[in-house]
Amino acid sequence: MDKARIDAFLPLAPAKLHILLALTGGKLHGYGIMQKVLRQSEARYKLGPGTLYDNLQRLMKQSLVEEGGSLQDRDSRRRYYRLSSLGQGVLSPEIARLEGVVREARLRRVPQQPRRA
Amino acid sequence: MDKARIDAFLPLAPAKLHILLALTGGKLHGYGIMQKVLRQSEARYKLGPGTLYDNLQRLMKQSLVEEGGSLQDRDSRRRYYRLSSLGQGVLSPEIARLEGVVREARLRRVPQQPRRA
DNA sequence: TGACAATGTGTCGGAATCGGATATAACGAA
DNA sequence: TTCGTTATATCCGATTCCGACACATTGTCA
Repeated sequence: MDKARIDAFLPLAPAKLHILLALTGGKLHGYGIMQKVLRQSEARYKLGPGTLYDNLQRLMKQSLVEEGGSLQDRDSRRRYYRLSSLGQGVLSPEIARLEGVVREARLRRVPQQPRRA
Repeated sequence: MDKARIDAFLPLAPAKLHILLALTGGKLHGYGIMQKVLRQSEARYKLGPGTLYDNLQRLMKQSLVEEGGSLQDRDSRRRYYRLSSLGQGVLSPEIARLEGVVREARLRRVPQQPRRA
């Protein structure tokens, strides 16, 4: 339970959050992450290639993400990434933090927006 | 319903989000905002003076925040700020967006963190 | 009184982050 | 073989963040 180590990463920059979240479903390659973030956020958060690959490098260096063997892939260009256990450990309190923000906003009666289809 | 106008501000940078959220409770001066953000986030988000005053200037320029008359204040140094209706209009979909992120994370079974006291 | 902590606004400059344009190449289908 | 999509990657300017510092006012208390 290395709380101090984890706390040093918080709060997560938005791009990092979305990348880690996309990877909770299993390993993905960069381009796949880009698409998944778009779908998961219902197109409300767009991740361009610059932000994506910059962040992947940093996330690797910080050991929040690991390279996941490509494993006989039909497309030789792809590089796969997966969430490390440290990444999991960081994502979790960050989500809790955001829940706090949302809860606070609701307490403050910030007008509800209808959910989109 | 100036959706396009509002969308141009989204997503909100984290510091802006917290400042606007702090102002939903009524007008506050800069230092008060700093303290309120700290309390509202249970010390998980810290806003330093650099970030604060930078953002206040930008938020004013963008008309998300307005100067709120100081109104016989015991302390002459204070400058008060309040949320504009545009600011309200921007905060609302941003909160909805974050709810989406949290919901997605829960779907993905990102481990629950116990709430702090 | 005089000192000192807390309050309060603000600037500065470097670091981190973001985001679009661009480059390059492999893949798939027509 | 040509074209659109998939895919990785870099570059670079713009934005955002953040702590250090400066400076003034207010409140407290010995």
